[in-house]
Amino acid sequence: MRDPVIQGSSMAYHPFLPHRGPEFAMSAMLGHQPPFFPALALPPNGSLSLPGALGKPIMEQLMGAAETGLHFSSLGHQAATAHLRPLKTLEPEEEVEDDPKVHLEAKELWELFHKRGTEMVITKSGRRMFPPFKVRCTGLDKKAKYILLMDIVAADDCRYKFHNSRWMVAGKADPEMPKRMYIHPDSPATGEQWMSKVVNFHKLKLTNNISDKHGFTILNSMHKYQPRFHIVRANDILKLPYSTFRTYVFPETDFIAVTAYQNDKITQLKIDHNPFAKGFRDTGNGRREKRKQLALQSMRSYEEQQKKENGTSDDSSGEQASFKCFRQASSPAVSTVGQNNLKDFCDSDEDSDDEDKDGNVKEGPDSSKISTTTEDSKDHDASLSKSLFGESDSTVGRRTEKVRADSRQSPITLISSTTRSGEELRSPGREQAKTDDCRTVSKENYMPLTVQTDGAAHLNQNHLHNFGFPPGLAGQQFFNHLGGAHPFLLHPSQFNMGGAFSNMAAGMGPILAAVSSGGVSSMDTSSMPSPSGGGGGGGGGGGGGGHILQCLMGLAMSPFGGLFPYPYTYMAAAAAASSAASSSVHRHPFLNAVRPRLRYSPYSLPNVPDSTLLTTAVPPMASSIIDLKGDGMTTSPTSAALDSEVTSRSSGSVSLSPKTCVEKDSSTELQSIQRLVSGLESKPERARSVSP
DNA sequence: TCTCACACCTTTGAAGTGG
DNA sequence: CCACTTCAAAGGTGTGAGA
Repeated sequence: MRDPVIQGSSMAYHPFLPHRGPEFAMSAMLGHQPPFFPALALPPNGSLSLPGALGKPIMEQLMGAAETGLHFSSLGHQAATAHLRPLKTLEPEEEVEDDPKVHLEAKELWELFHKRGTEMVITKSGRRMFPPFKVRCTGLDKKAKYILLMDIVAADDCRYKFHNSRWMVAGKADPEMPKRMYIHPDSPATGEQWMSKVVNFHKLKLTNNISDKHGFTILNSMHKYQPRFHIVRANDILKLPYSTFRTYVFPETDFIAVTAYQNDKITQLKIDHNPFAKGFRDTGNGRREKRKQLALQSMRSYEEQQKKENGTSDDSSGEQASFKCFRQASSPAVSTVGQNNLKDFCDSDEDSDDEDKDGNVKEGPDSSKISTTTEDSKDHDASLSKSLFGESDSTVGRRTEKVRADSRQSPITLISSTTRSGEELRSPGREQAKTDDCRTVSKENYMPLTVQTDGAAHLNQNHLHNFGFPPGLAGQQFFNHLGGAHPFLLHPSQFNMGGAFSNMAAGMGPILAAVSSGGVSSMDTSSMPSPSGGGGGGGGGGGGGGHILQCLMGLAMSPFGGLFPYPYTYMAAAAAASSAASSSVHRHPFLNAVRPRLRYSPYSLPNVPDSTLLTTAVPPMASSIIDLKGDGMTTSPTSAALDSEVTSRSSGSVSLSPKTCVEKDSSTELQSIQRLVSGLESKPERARSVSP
């Protein structure tokens, strides 16, 4: 009946396999280097020093990067020493079908925020997301290893402003920031491990600092973003580019990045729910309480003064006047604790501590009072808060059941998969226990490993096609080499983990790689300075130049030679077709025909009710969005337009934006594919010729 | 609109203590 | 040794003034 793989644009997008031109080649090359793995295993039982100074020219030469338009850079990092264990021969990966389902944790809270237009503060030094992005996975193959990631992409092409208590479009989006992918620090881990706990991405930080070197996710202020969650079936980071993956989008998690809160209601929600902001709650002894007391005091003195002056006064009016005065004299923030807000958000005087000493929530912040439409109960809200930070699985458990049920139809699930050729490889075996040793490699000293590209790729265009959204929303830039690409970030913390990364990543911790897709001059040198290229500002750190690609390649190449045991044209072609498929597979017979040779997705698709496939999720998605319409985001015509757009793209192949032009895109993409494939086919020759 | 210093808070992990 | 407690440092918050 259903063939969502095709119709559902299951090949829509591989988050790690860059989808444009040379990037394909790059990914392909990275993904097809069996010698790589043994190389990393040397020397057995010894330590492997990764000076990180492997030459860029060598790298480029080896990779044929110069000819493919690829450029490498790094953010500067230190040399690392990885203590590597001898490798065990990997058993061929068992082809156990998995059927991942992902449930957004604290969904109610997300919805609560979403109704008011979630804002996320971004600062130079980085801020966490709140609510934290947490998911619970089910349906994974218990024994298979997975890498879990998330990234944040532009939700549309607009810049926003907060006007008249609501968000409105204020123009076209600013140039997009370099995009980065955040890999969960526990990656890779077995499906069993992932399923046994809530996967928490709370350590992901947002920044507006374009030259950030911490690996934070860089966003534009006053722009709308959509977090995405990816499950990659891979036991090694090196396999990311060609591993099966799935992408999940939870519409209620979108947000607008701000440098300062615009919507008082959001501020209040954050204060009420974020334990770190407890000091600002009306309860307790925080600043707000003091301010409030101060205000009350001044109100009383004002009243008394009025009484003295006027003899008598109407209590209520006097109070109002006092309050009015207070509000006028107060900052906007202070005004949130004023009468209106107190009424709206919480009757603060009765609003005792949300949590007792044990951290148990007695009574959640009174979000139900905030909402004019929500039916959130206090208990409900309390449980939300409770689950936000580091709550143990067991404690979450009960509530999760509810969340789970609620979440069933929430995510847009985007399934994609590159060729499974990786299974032809034998990757290094890993022993979890042994890899603990690798954790001693300081993570703090490590810079994040990133593969990022400049160029724009927001959800609406580049990412939409990635999602398999209507081609008109997506397709045209698909093969634009100057367009966006997909960054790849390894957060420092991930190098503190055991597992597959221990073999490589632990040693590579500080290594920062950047792959530019932007053609000859596309490297964003401001954000990705190249130490080896000289003059790289950020690369100065420790002078330990180099990056993961360089290191990897350097390590692998020298002793093992052959870079391309597999013709990377295969991957390139596959990727090209995959890209095409991603944006038009559901509508293009030719591409459909092409698909089988790509050996896509050997896995079953998730069952719809839980993780809804894009194409089959239209009703839930649409309804979800409608349901989630809140006071802030959807009352304006602009918002309505946005919503319709969101709905449109959410509808996948069903609902096309008026902007779209399917036929044009199809033919354009087809030509691009053909060009790309033919172009890439000639490149391996050169690449091979420079390989040792 | 953004940045920064600030106070207030939670989290984390080292040090201390007792069994 | 282990488990538990205590304490200080680190880090996460929103605030509000100033640019």
